[in-house]
Amino acid sequence: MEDKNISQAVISRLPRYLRYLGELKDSNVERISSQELSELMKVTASQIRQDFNNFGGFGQQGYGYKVSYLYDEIAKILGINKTHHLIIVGAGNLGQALANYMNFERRGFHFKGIFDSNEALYGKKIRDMYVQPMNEMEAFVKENDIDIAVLTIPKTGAVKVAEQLVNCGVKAFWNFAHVDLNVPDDIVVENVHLSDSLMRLSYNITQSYEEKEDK
Amino acid sequence: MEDKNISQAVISRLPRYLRYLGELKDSNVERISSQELSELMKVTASQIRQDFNNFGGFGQQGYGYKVSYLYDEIAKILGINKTHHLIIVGAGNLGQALANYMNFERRGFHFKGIFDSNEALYGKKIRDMYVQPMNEMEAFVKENDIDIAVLTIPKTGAVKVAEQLVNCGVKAFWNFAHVDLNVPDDIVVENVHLSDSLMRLSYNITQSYEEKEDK
DNA sequence: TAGATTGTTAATCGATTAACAATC
DNA sequence: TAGATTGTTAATCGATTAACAATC
Repeated sequence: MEDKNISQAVISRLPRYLRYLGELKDSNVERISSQELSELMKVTASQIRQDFNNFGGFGQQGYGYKVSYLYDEIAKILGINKTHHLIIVGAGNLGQALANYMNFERRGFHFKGIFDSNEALYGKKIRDMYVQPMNEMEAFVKENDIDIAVLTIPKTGAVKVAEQLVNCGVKAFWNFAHVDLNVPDDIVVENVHLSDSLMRLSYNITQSYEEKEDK
Repeated sequence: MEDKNISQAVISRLPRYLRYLGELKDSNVERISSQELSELMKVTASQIRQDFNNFGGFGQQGYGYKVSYLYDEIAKILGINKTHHLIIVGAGNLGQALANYMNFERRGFHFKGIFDSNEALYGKKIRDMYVQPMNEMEAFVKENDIDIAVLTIPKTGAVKVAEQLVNCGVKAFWNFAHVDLNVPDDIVVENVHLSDSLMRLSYNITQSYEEKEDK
């Protein structure tokens, strides 16, 4: 697993591999060849073998890959066994939905607290957690060794809050705010820009309609 | 705008351009050069010019780009002016959050209805809409010319529901279900796999910790 | 052993960056 | 006109696919 510089393109495909392998495991499939997996996932077998070989050989010539072993290895690469402490900043619709809907714990993310600047929400129970005021966030983050913050606040405050959190020791952001965070290079940021996604959808619909008209 | 085959890499960057141009417009910046924009957005000026030129020339030699014109053109390319009729399928946490949180109307997406199979939710008011039972969905889609469905249902039902909706005339999916839809090639699917995103975050954190240990 | 399939090298394809001529 | 900056061609880089030798 001495992986140096794996491209983000490869990383982005790993969760999908994991999903398919999980399903195969559930269906009690023991072994699979890159050829079979490629037909299932609609990617080339070549790509599959290249991707896996970025991390060392998980297969066996003449046999293929053992599903459960491959699954475990990819899970390990993705760091799913590691434990992280996470807070949600912003207890609006989206923050609440993520708290309830994402199964954080299953992936080693321990949900430790949720914060909002809106007084009306203070003390509101979300999952088994009470919404706390923003001015208690700094102390909480330091005390509880929080390393990840989920940002579900409006873009106006997001950049500043992120800087504040970095100063308290937060190492990574799952950023739903529609803005680019301004954080040091060693801080990890995974952006989920839903409106960007919606615009891509919009573009592709427009395209597909125009193509039809052309005919 | 006679664009043939623009790569998805380019398309994915357009919403970000639009965001920055919107901010520049709000700050009353009239013109900008690819050089200035590149410094602001931390991408190469070359890429910016290449990206824009996929759609024809929006700039002027010796001057740069007129912010408001460029903004409008990109908005047009993304099809933001077009009108679409949209339903949300799945009125759980995520479905409700999207209904309340996404400003669908601002991007030409008219939110027309929300459906769920859970009886307990029938009639519940979300935004200005009442949750309807799934068995009324087909008729509703046909009657109201729905062309987009947002899928916020568990993955178990998603594939079947998508097929059903395609048969009723739905042309595009914004898919939050953690599964690959099985739909014809001319149907547009934009996936938002939140748990994949969380795994990428997990991987990158693990990597960044390991790098530090190496030193 | 023979057949199958990986791991890996080589070839191709596409996307990004650099360079510069066109032109406002 | 001279200077600036685009639009576009050419060079480079990286990612994907193809091919095949290694080996189970």
